[in-house]
Amino acid sequence: MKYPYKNEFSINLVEWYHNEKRDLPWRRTNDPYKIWVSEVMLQQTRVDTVIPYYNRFLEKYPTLQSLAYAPQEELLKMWEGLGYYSRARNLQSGVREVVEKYNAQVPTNRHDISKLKGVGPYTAGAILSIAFNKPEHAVDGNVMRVLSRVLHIKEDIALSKTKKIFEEAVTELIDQNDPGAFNQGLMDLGAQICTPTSPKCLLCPVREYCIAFEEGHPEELPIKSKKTKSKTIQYDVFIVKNYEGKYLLEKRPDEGLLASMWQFPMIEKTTKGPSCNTFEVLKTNYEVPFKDDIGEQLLKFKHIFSHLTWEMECYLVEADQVDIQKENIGFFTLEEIARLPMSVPMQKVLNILK
DNA sequence: CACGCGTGGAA
DNA sequence: TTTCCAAGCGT
Repeated sequence: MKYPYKNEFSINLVEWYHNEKRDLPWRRTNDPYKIWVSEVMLQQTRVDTVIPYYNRFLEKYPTLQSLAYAPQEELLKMWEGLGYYSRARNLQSGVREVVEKYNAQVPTNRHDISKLKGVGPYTAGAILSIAFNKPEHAVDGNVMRVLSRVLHIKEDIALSKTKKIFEEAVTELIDQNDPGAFNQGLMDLGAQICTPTSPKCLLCPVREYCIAFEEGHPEELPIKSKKTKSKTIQYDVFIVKNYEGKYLLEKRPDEGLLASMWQFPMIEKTTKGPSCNTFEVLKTNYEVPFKDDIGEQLLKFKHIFSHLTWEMECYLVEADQVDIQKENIGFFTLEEIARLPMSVPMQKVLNILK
């Protein structure tokens, strides 16, 4: 037997979960759509951050159909500030496929549910086990941390092939009667007891089966190699105000960083080439009759993403009598701007205009 | 497989 | 201040 305390471990874990689980909004429903929404929002995102977004989102989109037919701009506005915005569009894409192809019934097997946009190995297992009571693995960062300690697995969890080891372990250990409680129990244990630093082993319901606890250094697991290298990009941001008091905004491309979010025009500062004067680049690119002189600097700040940093210098520019309105660029009043999805760094800029 | 993709909180 | 994240996924 590969896991000698398999049954005792699973029973203790599930019992602990039923006694100690947190009362979270998505734990008050069995609706697979609502579980789905919660799991997507929780990807790489803290519980406390998700809760208000989850409640507002399901108030606005209570059913698969209501989300399927929502305008994308409205959807992005609902996601504004939550980050990883492609999650919102992938979720809507997956929901549309369920409505159109599966008669609005979320698939109940891993093969079909995994084909939905934004539903990867973890999310598939989470929905199947929590909403449909299927004994499917759902391995996230918490699960790898907990099981690396319990089973003393020293493989590098930064390598994608390592996850397979944990998926096989969960498949073997999972409680067949209550797989949802088992999977959520592993995650809740990782969040509340088996934390990255200073694990609360004396409160742990499975410490008697934990090899890392027995050996005395659970905090040294898991092993994780990757390090974050982030580069810095400098931008000049132009707050262009026209004669009506409207501001020039552009929509970002529909792929990549902050896809489809609106922003004030921003030009990267480069030291090379004849276009190192960003104000000249602005006048060339936007064909708006700007005043000749760049205005005063209103704000200077730094915004740190997970993989890069923006250093922003913001200038006020006056434009003469123009009021262009195109698909991806136009002048807007502050009231109109408030309804557009804007990234957090752009909200920092917007705030100084209020 | 490695990397791009957000944000705010904790140590 | 700096680092490391937190219930991953798509390409």
